[in-house]
Amino acid sequence: MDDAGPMRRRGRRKMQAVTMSEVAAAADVSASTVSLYFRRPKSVSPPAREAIARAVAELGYVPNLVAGGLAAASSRVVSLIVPSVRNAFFAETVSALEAALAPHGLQVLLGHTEYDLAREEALVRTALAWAPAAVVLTGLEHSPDTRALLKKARVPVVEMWERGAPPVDMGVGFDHGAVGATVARRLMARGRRRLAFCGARMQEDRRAAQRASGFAAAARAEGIEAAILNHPGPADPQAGALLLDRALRELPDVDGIAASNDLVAMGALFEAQRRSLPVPDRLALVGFGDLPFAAACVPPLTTIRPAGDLVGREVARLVLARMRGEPVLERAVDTGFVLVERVSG
Amino acid sequence: MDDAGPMRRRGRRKMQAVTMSEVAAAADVSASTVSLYFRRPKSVSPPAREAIARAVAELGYVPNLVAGGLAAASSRVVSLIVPSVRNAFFAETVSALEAALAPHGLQVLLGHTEYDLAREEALVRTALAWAPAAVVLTGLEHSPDTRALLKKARVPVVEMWERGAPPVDMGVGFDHGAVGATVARRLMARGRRRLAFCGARMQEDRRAAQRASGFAAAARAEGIEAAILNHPGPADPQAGALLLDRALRELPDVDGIAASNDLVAMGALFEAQRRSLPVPDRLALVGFGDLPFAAACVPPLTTIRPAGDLVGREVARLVLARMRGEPVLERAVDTGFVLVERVSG
DNA sequence: TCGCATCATCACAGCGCTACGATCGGGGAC
DNA sequence: GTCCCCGATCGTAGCGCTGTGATGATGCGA
Repeated sequence: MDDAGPMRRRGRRKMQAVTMSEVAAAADVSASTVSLYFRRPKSVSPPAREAIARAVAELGYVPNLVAGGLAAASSRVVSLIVPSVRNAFFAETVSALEAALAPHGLQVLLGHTEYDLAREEALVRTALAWAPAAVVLTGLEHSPDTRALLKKARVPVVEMWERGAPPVDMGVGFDHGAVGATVARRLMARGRRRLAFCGARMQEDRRAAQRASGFAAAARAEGIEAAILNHPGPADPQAGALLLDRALRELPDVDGIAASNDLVAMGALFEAQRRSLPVPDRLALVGFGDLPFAAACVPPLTTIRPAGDLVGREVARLVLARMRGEPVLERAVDTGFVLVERVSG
Repeated sequence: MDDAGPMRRRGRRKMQAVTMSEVAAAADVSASTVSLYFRRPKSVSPPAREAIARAVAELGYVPNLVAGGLAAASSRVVSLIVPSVRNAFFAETVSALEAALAPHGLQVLLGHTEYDLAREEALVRTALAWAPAAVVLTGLEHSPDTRALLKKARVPVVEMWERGAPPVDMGVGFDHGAVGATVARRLMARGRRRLAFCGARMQEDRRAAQRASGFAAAARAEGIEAAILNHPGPADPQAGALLLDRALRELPDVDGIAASNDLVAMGALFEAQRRSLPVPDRLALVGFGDLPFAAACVPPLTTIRPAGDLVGREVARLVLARMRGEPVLERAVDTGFVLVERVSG
């Protein structure tokens, strides 16, 4: 019998080839020093630093962030939850946030709610299971359980793209009601009196609904009763064409239209063109988003630019400040928006 | 002296309130059984299952995926690396992939290369530090170190959105050269003989360059020397306007144009409109992408639909098959593309 | 010369979970 | 009645790293 020892080595899959202690051995220092080298390089003496750097390069060592996250009780991940990245606004924010976080060694864990609060709750639950450095979500409306989950977890939370109600923790966004009001006043200032707001999927997209209410309220302030039209399907040019058709039937002399989105505005613009309604003379049209094609349209689209990338950068700033332990005084940052005055309205 | 024990408890931050062993205690089973309950519920007897479910609900237990990932030597994360989600094609793929993966408890860790191979390498390095269930990246071109890193790590790798060279592991995409050829043949079949390909950022966007070469090759096969024009800036409508201007100056009788992207095509379309060049009679125009506005343009844009969501779903299928240990025979899946015949070209 | 900071380095006990292998009963098969 | 197999359950040793406190080594003023 060659029963070599008292206990057989238990079979266990190894995670990786090179570990920190192997690097330590190669560099002739302890594992703690290697760990320190990665976390606070300045606390390691230059000779040791050099030896470790050499060993890392030679062995091709890649630190295991999963183990690190477990030991440190917090992982270098920021969980980002948006309705959908197919929406250009959120794509811009995701991109800007990732770009701002990457230099600090933070990764983005992405989830899509598709405007479903139950799905959001499930996403928050799994997000928290990663012990993330921060959780970033869209909007201020969440299920009660989601709020409870977020409050219980002692993690920085940023709610973005909306402003109004107090955030769970921090907020970055702008006032969608003010956007609607700005558009209404723009149209009225140009002499429009028969106003309509054409939105898509407003039963789900609460921010679009806020723009609609802000629009109607500003109109009412000048004694105008604006129509609000909603298309239940996706916010695309087809919806815009359909909505213009409806607007023209319900309000034949409509002369000013706000669209919930540039794609919708574009659809309305083309539909007007097909019907030979001159834009902006007969019908003024204002969009939302300032998407890449807005300036190129004929006529160029007047629209609202929401600074989606600024939202991403501000979120990153707050998250990083919190991680560094700096006090964050501003509970809610207003990123504002700009009325881009072009020709259509 | 109330030195209670021989060794003081070392100060250490706890990661979470409720752990698996607390659930086990509450359900009156061992921690192993609770773990089994989450991983293979059917292997746990119904009474135990019920007791555990109750304890989980009562305590509000959320499993710690970081600890799980460390113990299992693999985390339930798929690392996804794309040039940019601001690009609608990739946004669609990211969205479809996330949707297909989420029901299986897999999260998406997102990174943007911005078309930079060095940045891609850094992203792959951090991605691997998460011991991901799979790594998904864009295109077949990578730095030698990136390829080495991916090969050494025993992880499923999927390269997407391109087809041609053999993939590191698995591939999902379509032939961009064939796209270019299809567009060229379409234009020639409609009697066009003066052809140009208008692309943007082709020094970086290798797939756009492949479409251009395929276009030129198919034209040459019929004795036509197509012009290839490149705009170094981003692929937006402004680039399209600029490129049409250049095309008209370099090739005054140009009658057929392929654009590297629907946004570029749209810019060219509007520019043609401004110059009163009838589309498609004087100038036929074909885009790429079938973005939401393509059908709404006036005239509706003939374009290529690349099935970005199918790419995402197929990637998910391969990743899941690999994780289940099923043999994946197809090294490279062709998702194809469709010529959407509308009016512009 | 001694005492006391200061700095670099180290040892080690976990972080919470999974996977292996062992244990324990309760049926069939013979 | 005995044996064996199989399903359910459990005990335990890590997974690779970090953070704390301890240990030397060094410098400096008194």
